[in-house]
Amino acid sequence: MRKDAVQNRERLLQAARQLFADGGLDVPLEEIARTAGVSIGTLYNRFPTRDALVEAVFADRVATVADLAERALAMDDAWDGFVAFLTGVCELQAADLGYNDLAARTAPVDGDRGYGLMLKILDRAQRSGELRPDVTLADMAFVLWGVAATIRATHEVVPGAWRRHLALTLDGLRTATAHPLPAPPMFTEQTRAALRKC
Amino acid sequence: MRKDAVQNRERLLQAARQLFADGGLDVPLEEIARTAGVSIGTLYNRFPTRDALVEAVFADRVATVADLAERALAMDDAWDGFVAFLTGVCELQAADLGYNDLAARTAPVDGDRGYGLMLKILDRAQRSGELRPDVTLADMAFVLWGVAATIRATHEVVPGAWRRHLALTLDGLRTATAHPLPAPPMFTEQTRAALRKC
DNA sequence: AGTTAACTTGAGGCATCTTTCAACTTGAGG
DNA sequence: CCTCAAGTTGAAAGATGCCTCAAGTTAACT
Repeated sequence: MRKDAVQNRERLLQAARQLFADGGLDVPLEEIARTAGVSIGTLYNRFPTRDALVEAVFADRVATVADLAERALAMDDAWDGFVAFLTGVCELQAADLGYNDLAARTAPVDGDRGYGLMLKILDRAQRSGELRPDVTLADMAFVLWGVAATIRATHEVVPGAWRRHLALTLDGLRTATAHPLPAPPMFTEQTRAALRKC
Repeated sequence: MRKDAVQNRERLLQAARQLFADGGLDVPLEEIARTAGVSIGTLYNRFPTRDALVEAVFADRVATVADLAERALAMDDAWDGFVAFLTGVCELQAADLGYNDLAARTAPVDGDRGYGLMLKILDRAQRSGELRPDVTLADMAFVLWGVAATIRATHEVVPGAWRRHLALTLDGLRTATAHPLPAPPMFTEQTRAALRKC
């Protein structure tokens, strides 16, 4: 790749990173190109679809989440680790509206490195007795989707409101309060299908 | 109003009710007019803005929710009443994607009849000792926003999934599990402002 | 039956965003 | 310095949805 092409690609990524973070995933592509000081045609050259651009912008997040997961597993207390992990992911969401949108269309059911780690976090917390035994990884989607909705509504007005939402949600995941659940957990395939609808 | 105008209005409401329910609040107005067998101009005659149409379509919901609230208050057990109320509202959301969208842009902070009733439901459940004392009416927005997000993602694939989400959330609202919350509740004005952003 | 105000119509203008592509420019190897 | 493949450009076409208004139609009253 020619060096000017590399530079333009980098500028586009930088502009997209900024605009996604501030305005969510639906920012007009023209605006991204303009901010990058590049024509819309160049944007299409480098990233044939919006998804390609989104993927490139948030590529590092996969590793970030995996790191969060590993750090959570390294914590002494299983429940604390579980809480730290979810809090960390939500902090990523709160810090970047684009990633928040992405999280609302993603679930902890992917096949990547994070998946296995998350299972471990969950399993360890359940074995410790603090996390209720009847929740599954698929239920974490409820947590993230819910907090994503709160972040989207409140980020400008009450920046920290989501922490309260998350805290309430976490209390619902503790064994101490557990009451029988009215519906079975979602199958992985169902969760995946649900996301395809967004 | 001329009788044909009345009829057209009715047809428009009926079409809108159906299309909102199936496709959410963002259905094109042209499609609504077409479904009603009426021109787009007539739609604009009767409902100058989209909001006017939405308001007309869902006008009855205010009373429905108030009824739900009254029935909840009539229940013997305060906690059961609280649960029945929230479940009822979520059922309305699940049955109508339009109302689900509306709920995501609405909060139990309005000045209408329902407001006082909801306060009573909450207060009674807290006095009974089952509902944790540190939650406020504003926190109910988290519940409804969260469930709305789950409904939107899963309604086609796993129709009842939201009940599980709600059940987990409700367990987080019980006194038995209550842990200190990390952020103060939202002020009414903050909640209102948050909704203006949607 | 005539009159008229109320009502309806739908093409067209506007706005926004996406996507393509033929013409032009430029980096880099020889 | 020459060449040309790689890269850039931005106008233009396309898609979608909102909204208006001049012209035509009709209910309803006398």
